[in-house]
Amino acid sequence: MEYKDRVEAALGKGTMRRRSDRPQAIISAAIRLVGEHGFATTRLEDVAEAAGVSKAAIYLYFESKEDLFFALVREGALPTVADTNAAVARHEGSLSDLLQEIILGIGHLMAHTELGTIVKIVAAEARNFPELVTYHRDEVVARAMGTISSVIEKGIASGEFRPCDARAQAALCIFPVLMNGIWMNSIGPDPSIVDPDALLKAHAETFIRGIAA
Amino acid sequence: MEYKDRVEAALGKGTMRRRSDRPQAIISAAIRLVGEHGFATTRLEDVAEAAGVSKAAIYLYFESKEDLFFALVREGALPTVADTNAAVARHEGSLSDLLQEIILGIGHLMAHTELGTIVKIVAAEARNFPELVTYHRDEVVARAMGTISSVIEKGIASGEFRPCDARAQAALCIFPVLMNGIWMNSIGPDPSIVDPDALLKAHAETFIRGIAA
DNA sequence: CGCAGGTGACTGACCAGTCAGTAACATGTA
DNA sequence: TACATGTTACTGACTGGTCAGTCACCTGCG
Repeated sequence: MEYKDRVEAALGKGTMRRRSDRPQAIISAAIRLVGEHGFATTRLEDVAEAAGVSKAAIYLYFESKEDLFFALVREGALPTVADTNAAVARHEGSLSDLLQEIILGIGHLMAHTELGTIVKIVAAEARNFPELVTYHRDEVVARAMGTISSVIEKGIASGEFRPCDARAQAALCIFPVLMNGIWMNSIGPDPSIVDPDALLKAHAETFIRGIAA
Repeated sequence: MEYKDRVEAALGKGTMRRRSDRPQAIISAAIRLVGEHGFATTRLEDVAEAAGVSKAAIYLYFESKEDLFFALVREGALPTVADTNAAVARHEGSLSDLLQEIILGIGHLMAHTELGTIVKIVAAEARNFPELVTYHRDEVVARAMGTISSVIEKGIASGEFRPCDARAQAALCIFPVLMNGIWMNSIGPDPSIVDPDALLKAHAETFIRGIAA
């Protein structure tokens, strides 16, 4: 792609940043539509319309439908991981409080923002795009699990938590949060079955009791 | 469909059952392929090949791709719900043991059988097939949650569990199990991140500690 | 002018669904 | 037994609609 190459030469390789906010508008529209319908069923023409451009314009910013898809998954999750790491780094106080903060914080993003949509998309499309799995496993999941399990290990060492498999417990800490996000993006908000926010609170309490010394 | 009408007249309306096991072979192949690639991306020709028939033969047993899809989701989950209800009904002993039995039992099916695939499929395709959501919410989820929350309520009443929101706890009991199933069917078995069986054991222990009185 | 930043109309591939045909087996009948 | 007639279960080849990706052309601005 000539245009892309020229811009990359001017602004640096890697994440393309344009002066216009077109790419971001396209990605946002794509996250919403792909989250609803899946990758294959989402028509580029609909993405274009939702972003207020023509289909051909998408090809000014992305090489292909697949390329847009990767961009969407990449941009959708990284900020959250970074934010969580930062929150852990600056936290002071009991580790139980920190865990609760993590659960409610990530949980809220999962249930009510694009992040839950991304998780659903990755789960749904994983087998079709193996690179996606590798990327997410290494860049998102491994990091998040590492952060949480280090918190749990610290708590075990300090006697705040009972001795247990910190990695397994880290997974158990985020699995309900992830499932809640998937639920909200599939079955949808349906308080008659589960109220997402009440569930997160209950999870924090039960989980922390469950690993308490 | 003349032939279909005649068979339905003879064997009853609804789920068509033939003497041959073709429909089941087609459904099994479809569960595997749709679980891997999603509904839209799965080619009926590939399902046919995997089932050892021609594409046209599928139309002898199912009205359309969508019809096959519904059959697959319906047949895939119901037996498990029934089995779980039966296990609960015949259980004697502590409710903690019963919960552990439920977690490990359903958990094993989720992680290692078609059931996990079905859950993944429903989550992924929910927005495209609203009838699917209604069906699953009412026939599968509501029942399973009802069963589990009745166990928890009984435990609260008997003093075995602490007072808490039984419905939310029921959701927390199965969410990690569901997520584990989705994980195994997307990111795949990867013990370096989570060992599915160890996770289930850890979940049973932590969850039961978490709601213990 | 020259060019960044578009667009609308087109095309080729792909695939659900159809249809005419067929092989294997059952049934009648002499 | 032999041969016609009918039925069941299935197939290969086709079609029509859909959509990712392309391309010739436009347009406002420095």
